[in-house]
Amino acid sequence: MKASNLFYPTLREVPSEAEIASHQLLLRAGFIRKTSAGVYSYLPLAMRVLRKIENIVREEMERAGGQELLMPIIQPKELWEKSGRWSVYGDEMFRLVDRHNRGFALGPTHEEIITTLVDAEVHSYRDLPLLLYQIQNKYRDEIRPRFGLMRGREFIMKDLYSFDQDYAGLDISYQKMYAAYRAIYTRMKLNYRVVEADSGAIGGNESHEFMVLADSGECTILYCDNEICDYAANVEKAECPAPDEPSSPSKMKTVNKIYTPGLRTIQDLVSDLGISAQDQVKTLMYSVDGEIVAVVLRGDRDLNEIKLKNFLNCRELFMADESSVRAQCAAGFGSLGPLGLKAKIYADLEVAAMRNFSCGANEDDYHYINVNMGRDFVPEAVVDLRNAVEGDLCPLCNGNLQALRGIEVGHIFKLGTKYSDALEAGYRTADGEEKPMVMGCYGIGISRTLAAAVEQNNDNNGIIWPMPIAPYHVIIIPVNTKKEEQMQAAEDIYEKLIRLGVEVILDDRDERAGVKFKDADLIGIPVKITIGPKSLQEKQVEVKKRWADDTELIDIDKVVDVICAIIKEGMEK
RNA sequence: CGGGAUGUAGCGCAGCUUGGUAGCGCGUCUGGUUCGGGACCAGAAGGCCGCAGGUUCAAAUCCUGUCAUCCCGACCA
Repeated sequence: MKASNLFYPTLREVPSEAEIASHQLLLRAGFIRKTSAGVYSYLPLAMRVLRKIENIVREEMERAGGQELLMPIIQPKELWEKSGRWSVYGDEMFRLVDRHNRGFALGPTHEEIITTLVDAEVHSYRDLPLLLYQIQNKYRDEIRPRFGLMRGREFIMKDLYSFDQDYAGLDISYQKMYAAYRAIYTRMKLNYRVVEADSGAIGGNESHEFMVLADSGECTILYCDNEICDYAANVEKAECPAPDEPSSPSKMKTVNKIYTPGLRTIQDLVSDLGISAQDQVKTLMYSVDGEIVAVVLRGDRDLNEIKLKNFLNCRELFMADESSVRAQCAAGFGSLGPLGLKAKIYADLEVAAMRNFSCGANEDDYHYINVNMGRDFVPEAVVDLRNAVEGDLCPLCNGNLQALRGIEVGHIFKLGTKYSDALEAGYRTADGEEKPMVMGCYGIGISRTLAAAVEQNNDNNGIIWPMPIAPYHVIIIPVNTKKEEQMQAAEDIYEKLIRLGVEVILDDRDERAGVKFKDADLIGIPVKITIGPKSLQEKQVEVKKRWADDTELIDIDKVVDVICAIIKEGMEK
């Protein structure tokens, strides 16, 4: 491709709307343009990267036994009513009506469609397992689109669905996908981690997320620092083992009510009374399917709402507002405590191990000190409810947890029979029995992966594409296009590389060298060949790898071999 | 949806406090000189000051509403 013909409108300045590196660079380097919040056009360079990511994904899906198909984006309302998700999915679904006033949704995901399709066509155990996938736009009316391609309302996703006879079969399909996902991110040369994840509302009992590591990532990952332990989990999932009982179980002191005017927060008690947060208990009131319940945690901990929701197995859960709290006990937010509460109390494991702690007295401007669980109040249940934090004990070994930030680029779930039950997708077993298919679903955010790759591979000058997903492998820059011998040498190398199947840009624009160097760095082409007057006299050209500091002088008749070797090396390992 | 911020030329911004002919840099176009890390000179084009009301002799500027975008929170590929 000649740069003079390539549509890549680069920007010298950082667009004011972009905050993080990948968003800024993709805009500046002419890869994407915004149409509206969370909706983007992909320009030619981005398209090439997307195709490369997709092809790696395709190869690994096919290798694992997947077959590609393409399902509709426009999906009828009835299908979603049947699965029960028309109402559950809520505002996140783009909805529309046709001229006959029939309801539709723009597909946020495809469980309904694929399950219906497979149910209609697959009837026998002989046809299972079946692994079907597609690569397609998805539509989710996100509460908050963010960071360019990172969280769009329209985005490209690969989704594969597995259908098996039983859970043993699902385990095999799941393992295949797990391995395929590892292969995909390894091939793309991204620094990633697999973590245990919560399967959430989608159902099922096992789930893993694939996280590309980046400081700007929206997810917190906790992993064990013990080398022989491979525990890693999303913060929402990470378990907090029960702490040891206090070594001297005696010494429960007498409860004492103290006057604490104006002290409302954990921090207030720390600074005014010198009671450390670890010696306080905080009480949070939640509305759970309409019922008010209390949750108690150590003062310095954060509640993990997902753990609470999973434990209570409820449909709806949100923090109670102050008026409904006051209806429960004669106090507001700053003075809540577990003593004498009518509401059910759920205590975090850690609270059981605390002695003589402080908490609100359920009376405005009063707190209790020397409170002990069991003696002074009895919770409905004692369970793991808090967010794990860095430094916590590993749930599997005696290591400690470390924290990292990550971008979720893939997520795999065991669905079980949630959708095959709802949509009545069954098959006949060898014994003639009718059974529901056991399903799994496996997603990869293709467009998000592109952004994550940039987030992880850039410097002050621009993007540094990993070779396997670079839009082009090589860019040739004749320093001065008006000098015939430079252009001749450039064209010559260009032709040779093209004949060898190398993806190469020849920057034939009549621009100053500096402009071309800046653009080449910005768009992140892995290898740059510079053809200048001095080296050309010696029958040499300069070769520079985008990620390296040094420039090599290469004999002009060897340059093609050198380039091919660099590309080969970049594709492997 | 709650909190915060911003909308002025393709991009980045100033002007708004104290109302009075809309500016700067980059980019674009023309001509010339340059030519190894975002050149220089000369000239030119380009604006419903987000939109709608209001106040005023007069509004980019003051007031009200509205829309859009971005950031922080409940989420997720």
